[in-house]
Amino acid sequence: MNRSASIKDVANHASVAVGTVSNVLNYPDRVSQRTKERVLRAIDELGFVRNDAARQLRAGQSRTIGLIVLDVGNPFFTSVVRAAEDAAALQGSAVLLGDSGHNASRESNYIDLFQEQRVQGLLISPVGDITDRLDLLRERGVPTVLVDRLADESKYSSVSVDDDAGGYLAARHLLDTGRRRLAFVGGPTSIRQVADRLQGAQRAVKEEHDATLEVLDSDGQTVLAGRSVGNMLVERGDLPDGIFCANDLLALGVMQSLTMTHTLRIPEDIALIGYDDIDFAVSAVVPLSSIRQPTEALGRTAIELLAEEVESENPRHRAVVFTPELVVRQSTGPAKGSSAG
Amino acid sequence: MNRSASIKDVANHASVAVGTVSNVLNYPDRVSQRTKERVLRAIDELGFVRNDAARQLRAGQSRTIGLIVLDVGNPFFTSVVRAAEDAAALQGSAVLLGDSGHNASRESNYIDLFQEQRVQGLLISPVGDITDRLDLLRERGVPTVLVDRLADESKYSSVSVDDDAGGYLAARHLLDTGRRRLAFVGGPTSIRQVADRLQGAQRAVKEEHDATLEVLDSDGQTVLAGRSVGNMLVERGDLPDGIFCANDLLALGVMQSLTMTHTLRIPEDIALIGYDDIDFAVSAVVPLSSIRQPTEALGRTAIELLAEEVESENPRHRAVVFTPELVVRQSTGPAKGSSAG
DNA sequence: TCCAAACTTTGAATCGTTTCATTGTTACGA
DNA sequence: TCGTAACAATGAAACGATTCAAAGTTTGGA
Repeated sequence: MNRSASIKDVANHASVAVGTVSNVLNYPDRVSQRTKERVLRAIDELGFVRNDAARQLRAGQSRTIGLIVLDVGNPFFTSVVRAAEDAAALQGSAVLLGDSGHNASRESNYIDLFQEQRVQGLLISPVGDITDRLDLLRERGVPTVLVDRLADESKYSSVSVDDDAGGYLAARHLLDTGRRRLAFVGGPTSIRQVADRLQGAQRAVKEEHDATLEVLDSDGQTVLAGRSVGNMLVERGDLPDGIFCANDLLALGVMQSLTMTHTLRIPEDIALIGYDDIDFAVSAVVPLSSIRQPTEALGRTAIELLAEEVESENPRHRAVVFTPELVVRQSTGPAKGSSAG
Repeated sequence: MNRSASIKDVANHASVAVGTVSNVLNYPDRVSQRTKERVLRAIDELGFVRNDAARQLRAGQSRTIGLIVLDVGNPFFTSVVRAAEDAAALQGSAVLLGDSGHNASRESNYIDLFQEQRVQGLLISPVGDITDRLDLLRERGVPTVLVDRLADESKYSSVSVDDDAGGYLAARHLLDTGRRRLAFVGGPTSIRQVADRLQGAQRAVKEEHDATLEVLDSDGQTVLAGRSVGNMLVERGDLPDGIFCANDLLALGVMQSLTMTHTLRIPEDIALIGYDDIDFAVSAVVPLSSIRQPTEALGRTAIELLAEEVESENPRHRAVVFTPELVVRQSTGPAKGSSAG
């Protein structure tokens, strides 16, 4: 079994022309029942498997779509990837997945690889500002859709989530359940996502004349960073009655430090809400309210937008922005003072 | 820019033969400096990108390796994947990643796809028993290495982790730190990993005449399942002094329920150890001791074993088994009664 | 029985790259 | 000046699938 069987081998074995074998595979209706059976038997006996390289060479285009994400380990992206794969499968394409790991050179390698593979198009959640590189791709006829980033609609399509709206939702929910002294916990506001969520929260707070929002900087976006902020709050006293964390990990850290005091209670004394709705949110000591991002819709829509670009010669680009969703759990239940209904 | 530039276009533009352009790309030493510069300029001006399909067609083999995992979202596999990608990059190959999501038909689709792509070989963490399918692949000349599963060495190479040894390590550590009434918490022992870990723990306990091991069945491998078991223990009383959970999620659940009593302390009253060393282990309320699996070595070795199979005509298969590693954190610190040194 | 239409089958041309035998060029010692 | 070795460049053939115009076969109505 040195070299795998080709369509020619199948043709010889079934005593037909190569074109007929090809027709059996691609246009079975054009072939008579008798011939079809003979060819299929030959395929089976030789263990023939189509050579995609030859197929693609002839076709001039592959049936694959490149997808480059920042971190496959991140549940947000895992979910986007899965939705994209499913949507692509529906239209008969396969997804080649690349994990840049926030690393520009890995990202660049994947772009090169995918370009050599002549992918139909590229979905990318870029590491930094790579508009130059993307412009080049566009010139070369590789349609690109930005994922989790808002794009200039004149040049690219994109799918993203409205973080400002998410921040608003979270803060509005704390206000609606009677909290007035709010705090926002988040890493450096140089991160766009963090800044937007904060901005949305501030917008909600401004709607209430008697509400305040304190901003607490965290050192990163981890459980430990959240715990530090929580410890700091407990030590200094003068506690807020509602805390909005820029992600769930931070919220879980804050939760740990507050509950460790054994005197503060969530949600009675302090309400807590996170962002992302990770798997752990539901199984925290006090199940954590959170903001869920529509990851499935992101992945699916990205594929659909790409399909539009592939099909039309001169497509109108679209920037689709999704609105996140509030998930209420125990951590933002009724406050101490509120009536039990 | 209808169709991207081919090597022929480059040759015309630089006024050389196509073979020369190919040489510039593949054997730069064979080409004179002057010509090389001219060709490179042409490549740049036309934005030429190699067509990998044509390359592959001619070469008869691709430079890609297929990797199919059960769940990319699982940190264990994420880490294996990353290590495999890096190891593959070192030898000039790229990894095509497929996520079967524990679904046999998705798995099968990926095998088909990778076969059509003529991957050099396949790394797979199979959903069920697919020896038939793999035997076929072997006949067709697609070398395969099993990942996270012990293989029949006469037929396949494999990389896996010794779960029995891991279970032994965990229980031995509890015994070494003075615990004697141990409990094992784990899902159905029909899962091979769970059964092996339990078996290893039992082996350790048998080494001590005065130690006992109680087996507590959990309903799944989640935080909530762990919490149920913990609650059950607290209610019934008669607590063990050391608990070994079949994975970290279970351990975190047990930890939640025990610490919620506000009277039991970890590790003073009960020591707790998990398995997998997930990111959350270190940031639990009480940092969790655990058993770490050598995921990087798994991924790297899988690629190396595959390379052996690809290179030699008639390779000897090898089943490489790694031993996991004990990670001691606060949750198995000194017991209440023990001297402080 | 004949003819046209409908249906099948054929096989050469094509895609873009690499390979390699062949041809062309240069350098240098005799 | 000539011959030869070393070096450069050439371009046809090959990889395996698809396409499509052309040739071959069947069907059924007149």
